[in-house]
Amino acid sequence: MPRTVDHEERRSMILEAFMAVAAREGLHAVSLRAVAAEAGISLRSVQYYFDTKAGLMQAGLATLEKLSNERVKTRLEALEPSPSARTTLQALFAVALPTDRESRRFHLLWTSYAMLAMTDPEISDRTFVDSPNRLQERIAFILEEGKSSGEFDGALNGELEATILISLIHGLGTAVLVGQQTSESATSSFEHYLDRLAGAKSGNG
Amino acid sequence: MPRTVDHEERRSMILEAFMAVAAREGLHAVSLRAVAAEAGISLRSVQYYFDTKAGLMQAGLATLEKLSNERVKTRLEALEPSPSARTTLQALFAVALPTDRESRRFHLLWTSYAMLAMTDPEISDRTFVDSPNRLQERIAFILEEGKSSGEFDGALNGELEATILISLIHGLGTAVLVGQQTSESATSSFEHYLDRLAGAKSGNG
DNA sequence: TTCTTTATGGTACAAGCGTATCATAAAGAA
DNA sequence: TTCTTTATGATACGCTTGTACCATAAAGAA
Repeated sequence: MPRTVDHEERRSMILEAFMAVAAREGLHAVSLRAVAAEAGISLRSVQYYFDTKAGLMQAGLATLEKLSNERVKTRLEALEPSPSARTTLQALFAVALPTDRESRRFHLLWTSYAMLAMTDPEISDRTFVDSPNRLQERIAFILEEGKSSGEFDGALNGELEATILISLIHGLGTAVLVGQQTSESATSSFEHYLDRLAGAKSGNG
Repeated sequence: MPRTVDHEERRSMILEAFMAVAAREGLHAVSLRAVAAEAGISLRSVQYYFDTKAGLMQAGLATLEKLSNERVKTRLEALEPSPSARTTLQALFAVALPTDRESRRFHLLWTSYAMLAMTDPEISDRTFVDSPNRLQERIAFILEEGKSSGEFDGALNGELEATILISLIHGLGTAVLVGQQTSESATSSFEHYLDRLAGAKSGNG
């Protein structure tokens, strides 16, 4: 076995260049040559590690998902031990909001991939069902915990509320991304929503 | 003046072909040749009426916005006279939900354009601020009317609730589009939300 | 009818694309 | 050292793209 290189390390280096190009010029503008130039390697090397463009695109989506999961995990682990349901929901919202460049990049590319998957069979559209489903289950679980602890009304329908919450989080995120809402107004809207969800009796703003 | 053709009629015929191609193959896959073939005319004619591809893309977005406004208008005019705030909000939600092929097409292309506008300066990103802003003002107005009529609590913060509502509508719409939610579950989530907004005292599911 | 402008077709061009092929430098195995 | 496999560079091919150019049919104006 001659001249062995760490393939995983090489692939992730190229994927980082992929992300940079995709975020800067748009997912539609990604080309093997542009990624190669961004990574400072030759076109041939990108082919070598990803074979085809479809392979690179699929790896890009997988990376995006992995990075997002890591961001969520890191954010939640940074919380105090046994956080309240509200605190956990706030953390999930904060990580979903496209405030810094990395989260803006994620939101832009994730949505671009989702739209691409609607017409391109090369991109698995299961991702955009399974991944939100996992998040929704997680939120439902948090709500159940909140019910147990008395933080939320025991009659609250966790499944339904989780659906609303995830849609609201996503909707506010998109509004911030395109510049229709500031992150401040989105945050106060979300807080207001949590107030009513927790209060469940008085719905003032 | 020789051989005059109705330019507006010709342009809208080409734009219809544009929509068909964009919805079927994705906005990124639109080419002047594909649109020409779809319309059954020559490449040259598409150039003649839209000059450049950028011109066609801009006209496509404008058409999309116009069609959406017309859909909303038609849906609202079909309501009974002096509808309740809740009825009006339900109608707005129904028209935003990607259920039939035309509304799915709108949601797909609108979101694709929004993402495109983030990286392509040729596409005006003002559209994705102004258009939701108008809808949000409209919703805020509906909520104010609901407050006046006693349908909603007078202490309700119309601006904040409008922000939440528009984000929720958009978020649920996207979830339905990608297949993560059925239109039925999205609708019952929305109804549940309206229940709590109207009740403002008991928040059961 | 003749002229002039409009509308359209056909086509050529340069650029960029994904992919494939060939050569070769690098490095562990013999 | 010699051999063999890995990793990379350079490059060519066929295709599609947006754009530009040239010709011409069609139709109101003279």
